Amino acid sequence: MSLTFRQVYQRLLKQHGGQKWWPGDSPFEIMVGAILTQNTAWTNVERAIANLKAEGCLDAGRIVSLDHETLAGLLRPSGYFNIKAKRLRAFCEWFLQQGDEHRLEQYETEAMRQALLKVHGIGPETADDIVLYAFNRPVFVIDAYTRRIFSRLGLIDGDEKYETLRMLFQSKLEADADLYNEYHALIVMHGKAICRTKPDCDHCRLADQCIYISEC
DNA sequence: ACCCAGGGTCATA
DNA sequence: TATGACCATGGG
Repeated sequence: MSLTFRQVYQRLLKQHGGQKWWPGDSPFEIMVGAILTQNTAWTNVERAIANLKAEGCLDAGRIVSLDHETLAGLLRPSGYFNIKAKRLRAFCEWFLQQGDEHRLEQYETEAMRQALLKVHGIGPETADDIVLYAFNRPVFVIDAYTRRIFSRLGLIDGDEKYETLRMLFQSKLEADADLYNEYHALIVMHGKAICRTKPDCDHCRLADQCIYISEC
């Protein structure tokens, strides 16, 4: 008998404790972080955000006013800095066009997802990071760790389309933004703790973390 | 020296 | 639709 999606959550929570995501002091900082962390270690993102803060540029209007070289320079520690400068600018231009955050708050959840997905450089995971963590809407975020962990648990194949997996998770769990928030954060924490390959290596057997989540 | 990280876009078949 | 190349810094 395999684990239910809720049982996996309970085991992750017991093993790792509450993660209290997203790291960041404001919704806008969360949105910026969501873009900068694409395929990038969070520690590098923190440096780029610190650069923006130090220049007083953690602000859509300020970011748009910077020339490409300056913005890319501030983003440099987060990697892919030329691409991310363009993506962050495109996002900020969209953000400013929406009026203030109060106006964004009025989007229905699915309409907000679709609007974000039209912004150049924002794909499904980044959009859902923003919708869930900056706007507290019940959208389940799927990432590479989700695929790795749940395929090893035998609960998914792992190569399903993004939307297929999002719908699967949301059908197995009640629509609760706090639950989705904590669950995805735990998946990332667990994903970092297990091996990328060799799920049966000695270290992992001892740690009981690669295929199995430790017993309650 | 090598592998990879809290993805997404674009070109090609 | 479905692969593959590309982007780039910093830590293990």
